[in-house]
Amino acid sequence: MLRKLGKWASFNHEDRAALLALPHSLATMAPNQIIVREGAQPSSTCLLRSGFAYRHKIVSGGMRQIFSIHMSGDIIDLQNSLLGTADHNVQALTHCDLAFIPSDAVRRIAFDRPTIGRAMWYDTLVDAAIFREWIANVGRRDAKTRMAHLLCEFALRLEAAGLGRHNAYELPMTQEQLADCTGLTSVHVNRMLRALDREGLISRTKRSVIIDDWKKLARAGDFESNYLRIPLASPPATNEAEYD
Amino acid sequence: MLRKLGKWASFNHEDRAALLALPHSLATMAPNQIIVREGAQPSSTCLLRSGFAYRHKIVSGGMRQIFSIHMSGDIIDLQNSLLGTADHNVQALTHCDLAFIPSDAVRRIAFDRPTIGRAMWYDTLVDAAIFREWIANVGRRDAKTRMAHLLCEFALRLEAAGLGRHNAYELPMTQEQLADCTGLTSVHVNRMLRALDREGLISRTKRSVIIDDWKKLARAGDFESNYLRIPLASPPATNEAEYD
DNA sequence: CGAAGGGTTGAGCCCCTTCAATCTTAGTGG
DNA sequence: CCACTAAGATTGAAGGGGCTCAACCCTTCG
Repeated sequence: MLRKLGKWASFNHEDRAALLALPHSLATMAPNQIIVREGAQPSSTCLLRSGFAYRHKIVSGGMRQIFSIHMSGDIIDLQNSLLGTADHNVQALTHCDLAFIPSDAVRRIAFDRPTIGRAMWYDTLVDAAIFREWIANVGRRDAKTRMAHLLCEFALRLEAAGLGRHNAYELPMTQEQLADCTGLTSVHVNRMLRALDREGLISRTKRSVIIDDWKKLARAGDFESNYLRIPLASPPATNEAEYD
Repeated sequence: MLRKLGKWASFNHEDRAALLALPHSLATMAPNQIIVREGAQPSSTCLLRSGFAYRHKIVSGGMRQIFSIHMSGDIIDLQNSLLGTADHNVQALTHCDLAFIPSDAVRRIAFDRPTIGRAMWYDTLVDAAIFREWIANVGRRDAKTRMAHLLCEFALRLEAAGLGRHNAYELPMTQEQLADCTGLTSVHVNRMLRALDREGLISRTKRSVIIDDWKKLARAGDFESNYLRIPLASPPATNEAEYD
């Protein structure tokens, strides 16, 4: 259940036992339900067991900026719960299965078991690396490049989470939500997706994305995967050459 | 020397002793000198003792996006050094005094001394909160609002670092660098600063900024300070009402 | 079958960029 | 002390990328 952290270290039996013994309560959320509201003081940390969620903030004028998309296995809300007061919202994108773990227990296990603490810390560092990449995306790339970049990032993250292949996956997001990730309008997101489609880089059916030409899409998106810190070609030893 | 971490916890004598005993080497850097280059594998973490530094990345097309500005007391490079390979550049903004601490020693002290480890972890979480705010800034706010927001953020952070007052400080940045923070062009940054000046929100002389009307500037910048997690009105008990 | 959410498309506009010129300031060498 | 230089600030004019507004279509679901 908490195995995703294993990416950063190999846990021994005691570590695993401690993780599995963590007190928690389960919950499910419907799409669009708010998990943590800005200004709230959550006393527990939220782990996403299945489904998708996203973090966002509403700026003056009512526009929304999405900061990150989370998929099953992600610890969504370390920041808000450890720092006391939430400075942004966490919301369900799809139907979600959640586990809430008291922040105290999280803090305790992190410092009692350095291996686990280190994994959690590293996880927050990678989160920050993704934030940085999004700053660059939104700040310095044009609309088509932003979209291509986002699609590439999702591809690798979903594959790493075992939720698809890097060249074909399901993405349960509306174009308006994609717009709020990229700082564009839904209208323009539509045009850019269409353009990528027309140029043969991707194909789309409903909410599924097929990347027809990974190399070209990555180039179009100015995408280099290093910031994600995903060990390439993990279990199903895909053809590494394809990634670059 | 490492006291900034004390914001997050009160250290006992042993903690302080351990921090002061940390092995390190000192260095100075000239303005614009690169401290860590993207792709490098730094084996030590960089602490800024005086001066200013910034983190950035060059995107395809040669444009630059700045991710953060650091001031004395900041630990600049935990991420790059802990995760192995740098995914962005760290560069001196002004003349800098630096201390390099071996990453191993950092890791060790973080886990041997939970109070310190927690402080470091929290520090990275606040960094991430600032990244998120910058995503929102660049993604969903217009040019003038972005500039006002950035000026407010600098004001509070500089004051918290003891480098100025929230309504008057020195900012050693060119307009081109401000542009790379906000995803604008230097030309437009100039126009927006001028506009804020003309409207009586700020005054500028050389590199110093005077905030004539904090309330109005904060409103114009859609700025709420909570994400910075700065305990308001710390030592020189300024008039709290002024902040909001 | 009707309604609602979301995708698609077109036309016109505007914020910001681009390009380029001028001005100011600080630093340098004579 | 001053000419000379370079970096950065300032300003204007013109163009474009993305936005706004508004319509229409498609799919899903009660």
